[in-house]
Amino acid sequence: MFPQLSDSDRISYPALEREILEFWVREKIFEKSVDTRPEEKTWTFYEGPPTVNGVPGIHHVLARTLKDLSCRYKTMCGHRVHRKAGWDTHGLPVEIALEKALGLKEKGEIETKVGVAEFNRQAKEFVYSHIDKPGGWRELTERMGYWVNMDDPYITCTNNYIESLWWALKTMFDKNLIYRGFKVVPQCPHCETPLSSHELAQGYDDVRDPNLYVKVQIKANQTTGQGIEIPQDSFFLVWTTTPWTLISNVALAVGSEIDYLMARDPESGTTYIFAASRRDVLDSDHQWVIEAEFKGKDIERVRYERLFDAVPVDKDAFYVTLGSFVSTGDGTGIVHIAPAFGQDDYEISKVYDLPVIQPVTLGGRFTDAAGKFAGRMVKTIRFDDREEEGADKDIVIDLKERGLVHHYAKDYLHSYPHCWRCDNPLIYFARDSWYIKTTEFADRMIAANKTIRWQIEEIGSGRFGNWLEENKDWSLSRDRYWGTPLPIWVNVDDPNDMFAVGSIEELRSGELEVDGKTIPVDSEGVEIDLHKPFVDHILFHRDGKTYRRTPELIDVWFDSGSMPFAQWHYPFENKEKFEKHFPADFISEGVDQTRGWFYTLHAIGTSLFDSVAYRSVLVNDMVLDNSGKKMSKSRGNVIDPFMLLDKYGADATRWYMITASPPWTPLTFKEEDLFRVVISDFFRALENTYKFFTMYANIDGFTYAEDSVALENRTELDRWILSVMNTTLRQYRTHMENMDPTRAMRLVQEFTVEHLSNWYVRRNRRRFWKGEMSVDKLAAYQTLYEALVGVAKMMAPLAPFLSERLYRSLNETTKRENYESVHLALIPEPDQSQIDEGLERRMERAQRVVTLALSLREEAGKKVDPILRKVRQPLKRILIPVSNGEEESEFRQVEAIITEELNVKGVEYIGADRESEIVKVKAKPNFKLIGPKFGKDAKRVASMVNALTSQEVRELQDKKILVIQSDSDGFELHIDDIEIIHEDIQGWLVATEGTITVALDTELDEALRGEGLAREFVNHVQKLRKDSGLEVTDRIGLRYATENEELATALNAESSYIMSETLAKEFSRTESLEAEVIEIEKDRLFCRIGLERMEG
RNA sequence: GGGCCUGUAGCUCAGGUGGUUAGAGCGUCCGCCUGAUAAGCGGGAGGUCAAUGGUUCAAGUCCAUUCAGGCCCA
Repeated sequence: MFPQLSDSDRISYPALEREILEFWVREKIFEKSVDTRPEEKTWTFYEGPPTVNGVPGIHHVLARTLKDLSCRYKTMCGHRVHRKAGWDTHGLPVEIALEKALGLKEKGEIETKVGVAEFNRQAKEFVYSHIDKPGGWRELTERMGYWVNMDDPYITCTNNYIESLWWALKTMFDKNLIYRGFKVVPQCPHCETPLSSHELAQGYDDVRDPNLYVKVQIKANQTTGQGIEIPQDSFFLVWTTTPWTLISNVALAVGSEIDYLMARDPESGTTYIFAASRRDVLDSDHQWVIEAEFKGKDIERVRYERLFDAVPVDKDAFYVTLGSFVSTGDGTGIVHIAPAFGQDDYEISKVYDLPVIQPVTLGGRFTDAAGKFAGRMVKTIRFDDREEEGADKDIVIDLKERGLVHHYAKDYLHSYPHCWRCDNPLIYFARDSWYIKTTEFADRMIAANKTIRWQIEEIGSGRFGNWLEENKDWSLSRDRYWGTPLPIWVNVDDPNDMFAVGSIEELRSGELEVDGKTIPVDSEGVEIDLHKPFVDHILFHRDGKTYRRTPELIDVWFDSGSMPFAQWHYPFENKEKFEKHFPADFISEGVDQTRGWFYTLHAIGTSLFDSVAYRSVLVNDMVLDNSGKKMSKSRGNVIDPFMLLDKYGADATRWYMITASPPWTPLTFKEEDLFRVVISDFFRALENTYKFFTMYANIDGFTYAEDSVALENRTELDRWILSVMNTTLRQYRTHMENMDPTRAMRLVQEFTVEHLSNWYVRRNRRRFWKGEMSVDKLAAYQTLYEALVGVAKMMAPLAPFLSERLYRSLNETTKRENYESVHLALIPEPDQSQIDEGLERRMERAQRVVTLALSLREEAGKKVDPILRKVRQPLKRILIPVSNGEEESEFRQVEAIITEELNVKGVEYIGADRESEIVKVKAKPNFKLIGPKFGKDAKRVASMVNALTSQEVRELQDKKILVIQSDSDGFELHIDDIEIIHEDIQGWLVATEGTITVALDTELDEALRGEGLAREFVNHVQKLRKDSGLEVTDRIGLRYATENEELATALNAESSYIMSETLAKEFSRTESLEAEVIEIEKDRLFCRIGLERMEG
């Protein structure tokens, strides 16, 4: 007996999935799916570790589905796929979440209120509890069916993991790839730490910033390089969006070859200097009086009056410099220079030996040196408990009061970098920090990237490729607490004397400060913890010099980028394991990781191992809400993944997310579609097909115990569905290997719904319910069984639960395969011997004939007689014109299918010989041939072909060649240059699609009418049977009463048909009957029907 | 300002190498079928394939420009 998929009538997918989950755990199916695959067929996957703060979202389901289906697919192809889970536990996200939990307002309070040791202890506790908490990562991962080993994960904050990182850092340090430099870096004033460029990439946001044109007064009585005198009361017009940097201004910059104007505003009498090309943009209604024109280089070193003089300077400053970065895209072509707050600014300060003044703290606050603005935040920053307004506005007011503002509005709309964790605007800030010299091996990264298979390619060559081309050194250090400490110890007396520590063993040779004393690290009772503050208390004495650790941590992205080796504690352990699993065959993450994990893996892999870290990568885009908007907490349009899993189940959610749109395009998430397209279409069709199969298989006791019926002994339809299945399987495998699961799974769905359920099963129903077991029936069962198993396997990677239930329900009864789970089974290679393209083509044509004929019935119902519309009414025949015997025989092979589906008695074929009598033929140009052959004349030839008479077409058919004449010239047509279509059949209803034409005989005779009535009668009996609660196998006695002799005659004539259809052992007419009156034909023929169950 | 992606029916999406009636599903209206039945099938309505220009005998498809949306960068 085949079991039902579910105990209840309708399957509850979430309940089914919980049962399957239990089964997997109980029978250790995941473990077996790895262990039963041979070691030498290892296929390596790397899990990108999610940061374990906050709650997982719907996009995580998408990303994890892609990983899971890829791994499951490879497993089902016989590969051994280790899947080690990983958790990213360090860094800002965790610190910020913890700060919030502890009620800390700003960074400094971590030290003053909690203490670093306690803070880090709690951070560790926090991440561990987050993994396992309800609604957390572990629950999501398990519930959605993502198979990854969470019992032995890599966790980035363990000593082992960090030790591997230290090894990597030391290796790089010893290769001179790590250095300390004074550079301008993006700094978050709120988190008080610099960010790397790939972190920067996470947080661009459109904002309105100040749009300030400030007047900078020129020192009196100077002349330009051209000898032009600059009058008093002249101003440089300078544009900026960051007024707060004006306090730190030390110079202006112009473009050497840019044209500038000195122009007087007749209204105010003031003279301005600005770029000539910006004139209209600046002030379009002004009638400027141009006093002079010159190049930027002509005004180099022209001096100006300082705007703010609070901060003292120690070098010559406040003059015009030349900068290649100056553009006239916006602004005035004159750029103000504050070396501490811009990359270009800093560079130019070195060229001109300008002072660098920095009256701003790392927390983005003006220092006392800033005079009246001391203590103010430079930009508006949101803290947990308050918002502090930036100084911009007051600086502008100050300038305005001094008459130095030409124009101001806060309306400059641009995208500006924000902190990816706290959302506050970043500032650029010159400071000391540590770098990895990635630029030194950028060319190797570029070369290696060309060997990576990117899905889609454009990400690899475009976004990622460009990023590598423009590579900048990796800003490595962070001024935070919870993270991997930078293992560099610096001579306390000489900042340039330093070394890196690369292992715990090496650390043990140091000394630990405890209560003002120092003891060897290797002492009894010392517990090594590779975090702050422990490592900060370790000193090294070497050659009489004392070394102390530089206080910074490293970028958390270095943690995850090192997972290929750090997950194995390489090189301290597991050397072989690492080597076997490096590089990865496959990774998959969101497109936002392009400059995140994809990059750090690649950079670290290239620098340490001179190798790619992954051979292929499948990228997914984001998930949008049902109106196409980005989901965000602030918009309140996020979808809770657990809600979906509870409501629809994991399979449906997974199936929807992958088949709705390719993963690398944004997914517009429509819950409604999830239900309609997946649950009520695909899953329902599959469920019904299985239900249908088991219903009859169980009646007939089919368990696939018999030998397989040879292919040649199966029917046309059997061979057809097997052929289509194998064709589907072939395409499926191609798409899956190409990392295109969307196409692959859409094919599986189409096969199931269209071909298997809607055609194969529907056309075959009678074979299953009619008669005793026979070879034909056996073939039907076997074929349907095989198709269902095929579907279960193909869908298994994406819908692991339903496929499991389906496969087990089938296989547990037949025991044809020795697998207890579909995920331990193998997806077969397509069986070429079962693929018959001719057969698939024939069936397609049969389906088109059917469609055409049904549309003709519709038409006949309107035009001739409504009865013709009813398929229950048999019709005499259809006509199909054919061009040759081969075509005719193709139709003949599927004739039974056509006649049954249409309920017509026969098909007549009209060959070329008989055609002329009743069919008009027309020719349609075949442009694919005519185009190249006739070139410019193609259009004329085409219209001549369209105009060919029936006669001419026949001539062409006979002779294969025809010369057609136009006024001026003739063209030789070959038979292949045209397609023949049959246009019309006298006295028949005709429909044509492409080259197929069907005509319908609408004449009805007595016999046909009688048959129609009998079928109508049978239909009513079946309804009664069902309403009376009879089993499909029950025998009945059947009586009817009617006053219509026409009906009685018909029923009498068809009695044997009626009896066999309704399983009636007796069938008779009676005078009267206690039963409802049934209308057999509208308003005309009525009867009463009585039936009772009969034994045996 | 630069790079990449997207724009096809009311909605979600298909449409190798250019070939003349542009498709599917859902929704909607009409009908059919029914021993898979809280299923199934057919038909109708619904499209200037974002716009403009070009290449070509022929453009949804190739090229250029523009517009709109998205992502990424400066």
